[in-house]
Amino acid sequence: MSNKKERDITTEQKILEVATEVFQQKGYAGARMQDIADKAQINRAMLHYYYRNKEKLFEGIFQNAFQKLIPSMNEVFDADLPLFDKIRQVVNNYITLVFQNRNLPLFVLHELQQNPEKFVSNFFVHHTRPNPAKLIQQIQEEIKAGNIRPIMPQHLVMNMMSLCIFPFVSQPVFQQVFQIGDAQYEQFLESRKTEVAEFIIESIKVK
Amino acid sequence: MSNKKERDITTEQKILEVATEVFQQKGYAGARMQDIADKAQINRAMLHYYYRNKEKLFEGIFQNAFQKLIPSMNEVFDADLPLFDKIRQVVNNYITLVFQNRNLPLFVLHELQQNPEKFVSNFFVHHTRPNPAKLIQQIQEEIKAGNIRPIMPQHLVMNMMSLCIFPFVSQPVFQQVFQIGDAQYEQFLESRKTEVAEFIIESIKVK
DNA sequence: TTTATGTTTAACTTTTCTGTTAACGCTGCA
DNA sequence: TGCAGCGTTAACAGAAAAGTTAAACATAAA
Repeated sequence: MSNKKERDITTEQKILEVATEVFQQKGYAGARMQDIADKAQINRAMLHYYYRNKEKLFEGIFQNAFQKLIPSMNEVFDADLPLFDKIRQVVNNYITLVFQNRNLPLFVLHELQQNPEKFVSNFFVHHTRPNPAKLIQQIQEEIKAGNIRPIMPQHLVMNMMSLCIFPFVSQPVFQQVFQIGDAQYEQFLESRKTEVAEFIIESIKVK
Repeated sequence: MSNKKERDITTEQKILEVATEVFQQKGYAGARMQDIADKAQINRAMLHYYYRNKEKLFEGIFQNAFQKLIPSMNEVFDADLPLFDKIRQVVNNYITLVFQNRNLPLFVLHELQQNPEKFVSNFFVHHTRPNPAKLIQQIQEEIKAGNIRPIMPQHLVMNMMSLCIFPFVSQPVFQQVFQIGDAQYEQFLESRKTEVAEFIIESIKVK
């Protein structure tokens, strides 16, 4: 019994693990059940045994992937810190997160484009809707207090996210443009953990 | 004869037009030849008549799409303008370009992730490799002259691109986050044509 | 009018991928 | 010992997509 359960869990989790990798790499349409089975070293029928069909399997993975990105966004928004510190922390956290989940952003963005509705249902079900209200208010207060120059909070939030995420999704392009190898690009990304925050702060601070 | 040729061109171009749309929307794996044929209002066999097979059809479209993005990048790099003006112009041009080719960036990024080699061959064949050398030099000179604060040129270039492109690829996410509709988001993007440039300049200028 | 050539169509073939089923086997328990 | 139940497998069925072919069609030139 315990042996069985152990194996169950191992197989089931192994599938999820591998499927996550494959779906994130190839996207829903490009992923092959056979490929997932091969990489998990199991019979293809097992995929259907544990997860009824491709769509169900995908569903779980997408939800999961998506949920990984939201809480970190809310960290950004809700943290109880002075604005500049918050920016530094958020940027650092977010870049670190994406470091560990390389093709998560592109995966989510690509699937979302095809199927923006997935969003709404996902959001409303899990109640983890990103809520930038607090951050936006904080920005407005800092502007009013004259600590930063006037700027639409939405632009600031968008800029923050853009500067964090885009360098990951555009890696192949920029490695070519800058003519640098994998290791160097890693370093480049690493250096952005501090660079991006400073770039933003320099832009908005009143000197 | 002239009638034939006219029709040839019409059909052939119609295919290319429609296929571009479908491929950019769905990606290679998600695109269906039948779907392309339907939208072009032709028999599916015609696709094979004009473009041997799916891969060949895709190839042409990808090259084309890709080529659309490179010249504009080089405009950024090579223009003979003072740095700040260059930034303003580049940002404006690039955002305008993406405006007219909404799903081009996500398409290219997604396909490139699966197949980074497509790049190299593409680049070397067409000799239109993006070359940021001039811009990088210009940035270094401005730093030396004390007109802007010290910053790695690669970061600056990356930031520029990120701020221009990411808001387009992440549209579904941010419409939800900011709770705004299509029309308003359009306006938001529109306003970034100037906003982004000022954001960058504010960050690097010495006050 | 006939013929040659390029275009278009419908029907068919092949391949690829997903989903199902029935049988086998292991393991724990009566 | 045998049986109950889950896990596993191979083989199969079905659907969907890509690709092919042969004949019909249109048009321009002879």
